[in-house]
Amino acid sequence: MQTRSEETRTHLLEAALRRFASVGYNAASVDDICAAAGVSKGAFYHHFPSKQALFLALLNAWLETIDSGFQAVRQETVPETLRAFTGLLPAIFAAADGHLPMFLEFWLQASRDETVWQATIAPYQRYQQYFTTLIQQGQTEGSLRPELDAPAAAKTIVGLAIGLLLQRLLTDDANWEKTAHASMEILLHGLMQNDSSGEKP
Amino acid sequence: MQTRSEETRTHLLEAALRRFASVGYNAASVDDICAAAGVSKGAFYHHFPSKQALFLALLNAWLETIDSGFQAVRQETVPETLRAFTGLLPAIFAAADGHLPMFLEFWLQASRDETVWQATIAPYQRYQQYFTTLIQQGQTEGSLRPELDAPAAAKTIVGLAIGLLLQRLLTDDANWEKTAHASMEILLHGLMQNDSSGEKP
DNA sequence: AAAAAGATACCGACTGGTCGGTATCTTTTA
DNA sequence: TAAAAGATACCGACCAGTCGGTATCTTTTT
Repeated sequence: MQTRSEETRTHLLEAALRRFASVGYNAASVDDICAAAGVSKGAFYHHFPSKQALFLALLNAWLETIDSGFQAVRQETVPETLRAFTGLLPAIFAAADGHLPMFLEFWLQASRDETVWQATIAPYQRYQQYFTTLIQQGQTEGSLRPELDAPAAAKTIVGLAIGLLLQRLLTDDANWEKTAHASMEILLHGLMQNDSSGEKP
Repeated sequence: MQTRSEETRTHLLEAALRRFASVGYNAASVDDICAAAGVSKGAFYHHFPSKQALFLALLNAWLETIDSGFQAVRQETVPETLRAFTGLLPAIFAAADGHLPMFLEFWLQASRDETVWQATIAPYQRYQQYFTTLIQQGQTEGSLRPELDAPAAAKTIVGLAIGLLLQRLLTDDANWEKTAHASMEILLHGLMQNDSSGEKP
């Protein structure tokens, strides 16, 4: 059971998530968030030193869910792992559906705010490192083309993932998931050693 | 020669671009922009009905430069055209360097404002259509794999372009251009009919 | 061609309202 | 009953947009 204090904190976080997602960081005022949480402004500033601090708390929670997803997808071969990763994307972001604009908001804040930038750039580099290692592993096991520049290929994967997510933001594409899979298949075809192997059954 | 009125308008546009780029759309106040332009607030509202209208003027100017770039890259074969397109990317966005966060911010706002949405979504769909046609053309000429889903492949290309640009936003990667080329080569490898053909000399 | 009349461009003080944050007081918890 | 948590009133800064009025350029009239 949560104490009343913990409940208030949770209510504030959830309300902030909702408000940020629907109207954006700037437009969602502290009063706004407090009203949505059914809590006073005094309570807000008791739990968080600033609006930005609450924002960062949300950001970290978000990043942790992504990280934990990464742990779960390891498969037998690297191409299979990459396919599993694609299958993961909709799951991660369907759960946070409607929060996608916030993803952009984070990014934007990061590009202009030193504090947020630190919190954003670190996990980003971690993801990039993750895929670089994965690709090198695929080259070792012989499933991926050996002449690939592993860091560049990693950036390609991460870039494609981000780009697809943004497109989903812009167009309410019903079968976005299908597009994501098709894209990853094209990319895999470009990464893999020989074209006949590793195809879907 | 510009009339005084035209000069004022130009000054406002240039100053707004500078202010939006450095502090963002919301943070750049109208007073701010007027000060940077060396012009009064009255002049501002004489030339533009609102702050948003001025932004749309900037957005359209930028989109036109992209569109004109698209016209210039047509090559002999489709893979060559795609490579030329990649070579174009740095040029387009070096021109708009530092302005990217501002467009991102506006994009975000676009997703919540019906009027702005129209001005933003239209060019995006135009680009997607452009690449869909290009890919179908490549399938006809035999350079691209016939089993490709052309619209999905187009989304992949556009998505990758957007994703790479956003990555560039976060990391001030010195040889981003090289990465972009490597990415496109991987993608091309996944799109093309046979792997031996169409390689760079 | 000079004066009058009108249109366009521009100025800057002002308004009505919002916002993040603080100070102070009250209630709950342990 | 002391400390933690929450409520309320309030502050100073800021901001998009307005408005009455002035300067400058263009057209018409004489």
